[in-house]
Amino acid sequence: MKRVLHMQENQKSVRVRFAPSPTGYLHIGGARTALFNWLFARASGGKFILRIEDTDKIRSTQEDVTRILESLKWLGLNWDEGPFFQSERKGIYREYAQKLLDAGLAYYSDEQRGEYKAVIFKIPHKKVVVKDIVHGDMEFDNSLIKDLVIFKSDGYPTYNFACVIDDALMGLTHIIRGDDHIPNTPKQIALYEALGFPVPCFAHVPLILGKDKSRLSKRHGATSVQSYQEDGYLPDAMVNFLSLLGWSPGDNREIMGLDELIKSFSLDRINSNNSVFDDEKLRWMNGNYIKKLPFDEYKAKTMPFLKEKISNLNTTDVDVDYILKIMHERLRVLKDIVPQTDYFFNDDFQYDPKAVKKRLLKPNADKILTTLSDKLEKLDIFNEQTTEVATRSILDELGVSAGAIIHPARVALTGLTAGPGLFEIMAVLGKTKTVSRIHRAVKFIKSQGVAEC
RNA sequence: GAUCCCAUCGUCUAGUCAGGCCUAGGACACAGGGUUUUCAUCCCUGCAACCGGGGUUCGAAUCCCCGUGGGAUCGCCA
Repeated sequence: MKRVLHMQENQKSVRVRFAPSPTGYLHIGGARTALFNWLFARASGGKFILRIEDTDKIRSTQEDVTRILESLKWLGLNWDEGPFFQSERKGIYREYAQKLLDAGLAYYSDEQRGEYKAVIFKIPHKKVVVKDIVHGDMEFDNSLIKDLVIFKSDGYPTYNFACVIDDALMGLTHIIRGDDHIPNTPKQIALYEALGFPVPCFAHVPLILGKDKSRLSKRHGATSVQSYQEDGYLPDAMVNFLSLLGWSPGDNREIMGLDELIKSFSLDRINSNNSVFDDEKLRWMNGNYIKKLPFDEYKAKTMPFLKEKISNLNTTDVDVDYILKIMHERLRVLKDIVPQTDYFFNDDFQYDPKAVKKRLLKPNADKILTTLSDKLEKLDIFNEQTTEVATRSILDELGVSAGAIIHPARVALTGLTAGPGLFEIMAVLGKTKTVSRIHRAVKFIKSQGVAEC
């Protein structure tokens, strides 16, 4: 009863659409809806159409149109037809409204709020069944709802009316949209019937919720696709993650590229319960995709984040490629490159208080570091290998473990307890900076007084 | 309030439509262990769920009903 019913109209080739209103950015929920439509079109060899619902002439802006298109392109969701603008199709809607008026199925409003009198559609008082691919049959009683304004006093059609006219005229076979449109659907079906249009198949996908389980909104922080792009999320990771919100391939696959998603996607595997947007998992997935990026591509995507840092340098002797290389597998979000490599570009970094306590204020830490810097200073060739050999050579000398040297040395060089390999760090910094930073740390330790045990 | 939707680990989910293969599988997160100079990666282990109550049935996470909980929508916004 529930699924299955959508197969019958597969003789028609699939036509679906994404129809955002340009009153803001493309948000995560919209992106997921667009993705499902796109995936379904690609999986079935159908067409994906883009329509801009700009009938709110006050809130719609050209900038938002541009931003939305940019986000869709960034995600790789290319469209086959459009974008069509509803604001350019007023004549069409008016024509159909007139038909309803002529047929006595609609009437003019008594009151006049603007330039024109609103046109109102008489909702037939009867029960309507919405056949939905993800929810099954849903029954509504249209005698419980008020008549529907289809043309506003400003001369623009309302959402439900323009939507139905366009969906019908554009020959859409499946309407895949958010759950929040369920209450609109019985009204729209009444319109389809009044206008003699065939009713398309519906697939209402569950909503994406925030941590507090309410509908995802600005309250939950950054929710625009653009902001994720700016933070250094990869489009493939984003798409992959979004595809798994409300849908799954049925086996245990998680990491799936576009082609694999297209091959696996089907509407009847969309589940009917809402899902919470989990940034942690997105970060994990993004890190996964970053790691798989070839170095050149990774570099090209990461450099913009480093640009500012680099332009502030008075010397250009920092091996940026090497820094990128040693950070490659540690990043989950490209933006993280900035805070995590600050010490490479900045000599006056602060010591993390916890690192100081744990690694610097230990008995003999100053002596160990002094011995180390003396040793390093004598090196003629200063690279990853030579610094490691030199460092290890003093282990026996001092009778300490490798950790006893390496840990405080890392804090001395970076101020942090975690990061790339110590000798990689030394190699990037070079002899002069390495030695002077160790001296700085020794001085710091002495100024603090050595902690007891 | 009215209408509708939904209900499996903290989160995303598999299993639900065609009831037994489920002592409920995977992933993120978390905890522990191994590898590593640290962190991360990688590997291993662990923790952790069928909202409650009634039915139907030889048998229910799966079907039905009632509760409860959550969500969405009730605009001349889309």
